[in-house]
Amino acid sequence: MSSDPLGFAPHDHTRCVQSALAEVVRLCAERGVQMTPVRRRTFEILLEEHTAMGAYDVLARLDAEGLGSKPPVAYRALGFLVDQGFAHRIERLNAFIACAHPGADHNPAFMICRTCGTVAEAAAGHGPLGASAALAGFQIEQTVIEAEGLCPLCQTPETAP
Amino acid sequence: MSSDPLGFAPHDHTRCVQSALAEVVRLCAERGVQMTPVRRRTFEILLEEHTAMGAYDVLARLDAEGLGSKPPVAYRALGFLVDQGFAHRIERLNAFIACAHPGADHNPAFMICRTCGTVAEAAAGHGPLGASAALAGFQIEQTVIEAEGLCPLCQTPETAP
DNA sequence: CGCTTCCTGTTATGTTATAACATACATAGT
DNA sequence: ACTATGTATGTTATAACATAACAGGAAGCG
Ligand SMILES: [Zn+2]
Ligand SMILES: [Zn+2]
Ligand SMILES: [Zn+2]
Ligand SMILES: [Zn+2]
Repeated sequence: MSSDPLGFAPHDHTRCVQSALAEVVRLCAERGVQMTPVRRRTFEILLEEHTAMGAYDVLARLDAEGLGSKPPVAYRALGFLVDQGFAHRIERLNAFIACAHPGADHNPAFMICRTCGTVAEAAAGHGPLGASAALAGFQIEQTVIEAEGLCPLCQTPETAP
Repeated sequence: MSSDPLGFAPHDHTRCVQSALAEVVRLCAERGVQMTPVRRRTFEILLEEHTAMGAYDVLARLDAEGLGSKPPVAYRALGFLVDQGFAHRIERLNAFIACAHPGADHNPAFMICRTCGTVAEAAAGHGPLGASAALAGFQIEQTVIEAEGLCPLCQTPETAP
């Protein structure tokens, strides 16, 4: 399990963006689904920062670029990205974030900084529920795991944004 | 950790309701907070079924009983219950559920049946994020753990509701 | 009584999400 | 060429969820 909690800690973000984009383009071809302009731009917008964006924030960006102005446009593009595993919905925030490892088989877990809004994705199994679920006879299909707290930078007041 | 995934499997629900109610009344007295009619009735409504209810569903019930008709009434009562640990918010459903173990020190995890809507509460630590978080230097304050799937009854088509 | 605190009532609005229908465009079969 | 089909987009309208802000009432206390 390549646990790579990207997001906190600096990194070459230009590369980070380029590789993610290249990977999803490749996956779309492989899967026979279309990476259309709206979908591509939506993904790029999500990739800009390692923070989650609300659908309406994404929509505002798309609108400014003439790619659509009505809610369904954004929700459809985001839905596509989520369905393909290229983005994730953060339930706690009612928002969306680009996947850190598109294509990789994953059941993601997230760490959300309540101060700076940075969201890091980590690998997770089905969490601590496996045992309880087995005991109760519950068949898990999907698990939401989202931790809220303080990222390394925001723990020290001096370096906090 | 008294893992008691109540909710699935039949039980004496009348007792289940009575003990929860008695416990929260006791806790309110102990903490010096008020269990007012609106709050009490809201809690009772949540207790009726082991499913999550939307704020507006709760409000409709309160309204029918003359206890309040405007959203803030329901949101305030639900907010009180959540703050006191008497109820939980299910992020995935934008809904609320009565706590299975009011007063107990807990970081709850939930199993949500996508067919019948039953929600069971189980005990959880901070989930599988502990390791990743420690590694990344992230300080967890609160964790959302919600599994969606099929409850025991809904796995066998014959017995499903 | 005057004051504070907590709870409730109400108005208005903000935010997030989807149903439903119409249009465009490509590709495949006839 | 022409029609059918599938997929994506455009648009309207509305549903569903949530809170800001202010007004009033009841309880406790100097
Ligand atoms: Zn990056
Ligand atoms: Zn931070
Ligand atoms: Zn019960
Ligand atoms: Zn079920």
